[in-house]
Amino acid sequence: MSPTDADGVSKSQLAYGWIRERIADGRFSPGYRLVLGQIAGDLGVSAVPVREAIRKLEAEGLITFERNVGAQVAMLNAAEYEVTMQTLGLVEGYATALAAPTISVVTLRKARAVNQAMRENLAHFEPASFTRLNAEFHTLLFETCPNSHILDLVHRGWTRLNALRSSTFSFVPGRAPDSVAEHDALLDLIEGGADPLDIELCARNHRLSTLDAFLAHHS
Amino acid sequence: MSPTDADGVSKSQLAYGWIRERIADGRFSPGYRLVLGQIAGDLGVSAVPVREAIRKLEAEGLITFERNVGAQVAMLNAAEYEVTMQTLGLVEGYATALAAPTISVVTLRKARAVNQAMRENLAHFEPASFTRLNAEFHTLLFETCPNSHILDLVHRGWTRLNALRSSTFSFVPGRAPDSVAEHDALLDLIEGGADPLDIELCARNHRLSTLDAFLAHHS
DNA sequence: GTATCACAGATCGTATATTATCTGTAGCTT
DNA sequence: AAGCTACAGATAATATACGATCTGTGATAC
Repeated sequence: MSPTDADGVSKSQLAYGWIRERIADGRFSPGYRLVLGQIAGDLGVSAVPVREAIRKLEAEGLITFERNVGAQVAMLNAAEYEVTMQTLGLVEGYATALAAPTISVVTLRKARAVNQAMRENLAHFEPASFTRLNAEFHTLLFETCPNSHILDLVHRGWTRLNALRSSTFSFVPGRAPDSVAEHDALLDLIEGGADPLDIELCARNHRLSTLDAFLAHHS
Repeated sequence: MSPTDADGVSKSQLAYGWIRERIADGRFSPGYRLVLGQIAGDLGVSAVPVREAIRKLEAEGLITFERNVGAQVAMLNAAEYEVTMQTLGLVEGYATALAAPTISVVTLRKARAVNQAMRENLAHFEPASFTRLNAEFHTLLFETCPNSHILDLVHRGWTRLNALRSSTFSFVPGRAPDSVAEHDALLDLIEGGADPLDIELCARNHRLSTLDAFLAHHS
């Protein structure tokens, strides 16, 4: 067989995407044990590319790996949730501030609409769609950030949170309305051409508030 | 041969450290082409672990990789230098602010001594020792940062800068004295128990000023 | 009954061999 | 002379094979 599939994607990348997808949608839930040979068999490739994919996922923090033992999908305990949220608050806040001056009117209007949808969701709260809208909202705000490194760090943080948080870390009762209100405040700052530092801190505190709510709820 | 050396280090890790060391000390300078088989031969191992090491270094941004072509030590052009410095300013500033409340009197005194040595170096400027002292100074300040993710990002930024900056990006004339003065200001803030945000912005701006000096010098 | 040891199965780690792809060069065509 | 094609060498990508290490189980000694 050829070392590439029809799309010119290497088998390492194929395996990487295959595993990542399964972690993201929950088919491989936190703690699930990834066995090299088994995955290789399911994918119809040998162990070497799978091994490489696992190493890459390890570097991203999506899986943990122990020598001569194997890999398993990482689990996000409270302490790791805290450092992840803190880090994401830092980079996301900065990314939002850097992107703010270049954000278009259309994007801003779209963000307002998304936040309005989140507000309407509050009446009959649906976690899944609320989470999806929330991701869409923030992505709109920081996606034009000109610093590719920071943007990459933001994406990694989001992936880690979305893929690995179990039901334990999902939602704190009563936090959602505050979150929606904070979104409006953030949009006002951006629209008003506020000081980048104010925008950064607003976006950062928005996430840190979610973290605080979680810590207060679980103590 | 056994799959581990005497210290229980896998050959992937061995190759990783071997290559990384050579990039760090300049034996493999930016643009140097890394040939799998050649490195494997020099190390006395097969190509598979070397390949893995290269992939890990790629994830860290120390080397670039092109499918079916190979790897070479990354080159830091002006644009990449800018985003790297900006990102490092962000995470290093935050790390310093988070570490500030837990910093010991001994460490603070040591940092003052290091900065004094830097000041004395200014008379007969020696780039190599100045750079070393500068790294020591900042490491003292952020090393107790409790957020491991952020600390890791700081280390990656430093590695990338130290390993990949060619002579082009080394020093801007006249910047060093300002840098030393800014160090004192930062120490004063930390010692005085200032607001963490002030410490963060002081440390961040310290690095951004170096970036600005570079950009102004090369325009 | 508990602890220790030996063994077998499972799984990872690496070496070797094979295949696919790229790059550059020489020769041919126009 | 310029551009295209075919080929050869180099190199990466993967498969396969083998060896090393871990984990759990069951037997044995106390």
